[in-house]
Amino acid sequence: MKQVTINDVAKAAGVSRQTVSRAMNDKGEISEETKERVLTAVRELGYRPNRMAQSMVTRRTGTVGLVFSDILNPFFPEVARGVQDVAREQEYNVFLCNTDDDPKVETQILQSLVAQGVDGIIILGSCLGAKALLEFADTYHPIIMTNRFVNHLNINQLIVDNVRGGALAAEHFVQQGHQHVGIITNENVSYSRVRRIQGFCNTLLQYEVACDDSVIESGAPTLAGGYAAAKRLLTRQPQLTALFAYNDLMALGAMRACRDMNLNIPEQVSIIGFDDIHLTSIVSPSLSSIRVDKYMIGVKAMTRLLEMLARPDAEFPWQEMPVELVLRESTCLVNPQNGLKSS
Amino acid sequence: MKQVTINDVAKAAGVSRQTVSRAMNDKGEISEETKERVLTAVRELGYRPNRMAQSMVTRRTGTVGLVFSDILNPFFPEVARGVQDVAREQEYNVFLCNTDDDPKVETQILQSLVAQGVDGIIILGSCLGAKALLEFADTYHPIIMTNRFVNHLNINQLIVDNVRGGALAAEHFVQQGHQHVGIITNENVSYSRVRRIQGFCNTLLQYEVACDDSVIESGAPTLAGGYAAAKRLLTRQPQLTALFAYNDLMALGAMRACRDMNLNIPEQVSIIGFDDIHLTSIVSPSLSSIRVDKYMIGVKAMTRLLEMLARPDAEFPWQEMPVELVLRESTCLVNPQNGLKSS
DNA sequence: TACTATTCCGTGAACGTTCACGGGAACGAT
DNA sequence: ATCGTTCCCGTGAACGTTCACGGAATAGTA
Repeated sequence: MKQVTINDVAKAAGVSRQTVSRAMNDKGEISEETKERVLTAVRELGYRPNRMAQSMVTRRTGTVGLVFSDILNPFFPEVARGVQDVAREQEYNVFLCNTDDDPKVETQILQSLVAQGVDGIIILGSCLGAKALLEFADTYHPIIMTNRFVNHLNINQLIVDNVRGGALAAEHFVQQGHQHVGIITNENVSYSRVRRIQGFCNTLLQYEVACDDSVIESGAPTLAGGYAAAKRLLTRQPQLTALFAYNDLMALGAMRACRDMNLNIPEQVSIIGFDDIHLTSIVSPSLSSIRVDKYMIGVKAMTRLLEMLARPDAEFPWQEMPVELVLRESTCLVNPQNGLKSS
Repeated sequence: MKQVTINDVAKAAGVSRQTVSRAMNDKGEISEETKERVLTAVRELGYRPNRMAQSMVTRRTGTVGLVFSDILNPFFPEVARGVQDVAREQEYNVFLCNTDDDPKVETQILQSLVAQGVDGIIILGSCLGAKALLEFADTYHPIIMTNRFVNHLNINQLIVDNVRGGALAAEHFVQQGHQHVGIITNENVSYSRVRRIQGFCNTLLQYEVACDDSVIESGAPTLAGGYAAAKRLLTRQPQLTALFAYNDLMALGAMRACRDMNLNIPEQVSIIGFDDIHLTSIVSPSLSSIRVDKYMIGVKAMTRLLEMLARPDAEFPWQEMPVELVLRESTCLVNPQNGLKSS
């Protein structure tokens, strides 16, 4: 139960602490022979260096923090998986933290992670204001942030091409003949919310399809939130034949709302989601969505974090993640009869 | 950027290190007056104690490790959420680790967590052998383990009532008149696999319904695994009218296999899954399943871990998690016509 | 031989905190 | 005045590791 320390190994191998340290981190200045001897002793005693003691002097803990709103949204586990796979390869451990989209909680979590001594922090869609983020970035380095433009040397950005995602959805609706389209979106005004709507609406207007606040309804970015928002919107604007949702969970909620309102998908209402989580292809009808490579987001974020750790003074360009439209069963050509819901 | 240390606070407040420490951890032996003065200095300097330094002497890091096979299985995020909510309340941080059901990876992860200095470890469904687990438990304390009976003082068990889960599924099938039922299960021979099948088969036999190896097919505990296993089983044994799956993911895979084989659910094949993840109520037809309160598993595991931490020498009884059958659209009375698949 | 360079290894200090101990001041009781 | 308590606070040591330095031994060169 007693911990095996570096001194125990030193004694066993008949050398000093420092030599054991040299053998473990092979930083030169040691002969092959003694190195072998030391490593044998290490194996025999089952010695593993105490990370806290190492951290005290190296200022590195071998840990990072991954912060997001809620692990129950399947989007995040996929990203987390990418982060963790890269992390494990480099012997890094990852703290996962839920903020529930609450700025107070997020602040507290960030403080806690800093005190914990994490080497870096990845924030997937912060809900903090720009001021708070800049303030935090002033005291901490490095930070990776997705879907947020905060100009700070200590922050590296990873941006999903939200505008194009919205545009792709709009284009498809227009091509399918839809003239009355609505939007179900996140009640929290985030960067990605703004950009997705922007891409969607601008494209619609380009094709001379109306798009204003009257066809937008907000709710929590969850199944329940999507359900409620869709119900409100479709009740208020029964002429709509197509819906663009902020994310897949909201889209799935909207699908259920349609079912409860006896609206067939896709014949009466076409729906496109965002993220393309696994669920989209499981449900029936399957959900068309804007795909973004979530695993790759995690991989890129963690990789970049390690790069920043390796070269603290270097500047890195922000990265963009491409999107693509994946068509499934939840969208189809508008049907004039059903489009008017005359049935 | 430079860290604020306890000495800075001491100097600012005109007291010694120890007094600052006393003020922060309010361990008595300090007057209200000086305490106030110190805490003011703490706020002004924005001091937060360095966890690593604390850990060096207190032997507590305020971190725990949560180990499971794969975060992409929605079962685990729900448990993780429970663990994290309890953890955050006590200012604990949680490491999440995927083992991919690979014993080598799990061993490596456990070692890494120990070196990291985590105060305790929660393992959700270990894939290690009893010998390896006992060996590990000899060197570490405390450990919470789900769905695994390993008798060791350092390990506390949290067992899902797998037998009853299997029995509930079997009873329902029998009551609905099914005479030919099959099992889709995990290829890894885990405790929960064995117990679920045991409960299921024993109950069937009790009602004089056949249940042997010929109606069991194995695969990875995933959508794809369930799909492949179901396809093999239903091809080999076309007379089956009901399937019991190891978990919901496999059940969903089986549902898709049925669709591809032009078998209607539930008219031609009834299906019951296990875990009752969120997905079950989203898909269509919705999936009947054996519900287990995943969030509560997380809460109980973390709570018990904290108890063990608080009283290292106490012995705690193992806990059992109840299950219940949730009926949805994927099961129905057997239909003699369709049961024979004469259609 | 004598000097320099190279190779290898050990010693004290430091990282920031808490623990165990000791001690001074104030107070009351004898 | 003396002693014993109680209350409050400070000092040295320790946790386990790495860093900066120094030094001994060996090899190489003039």
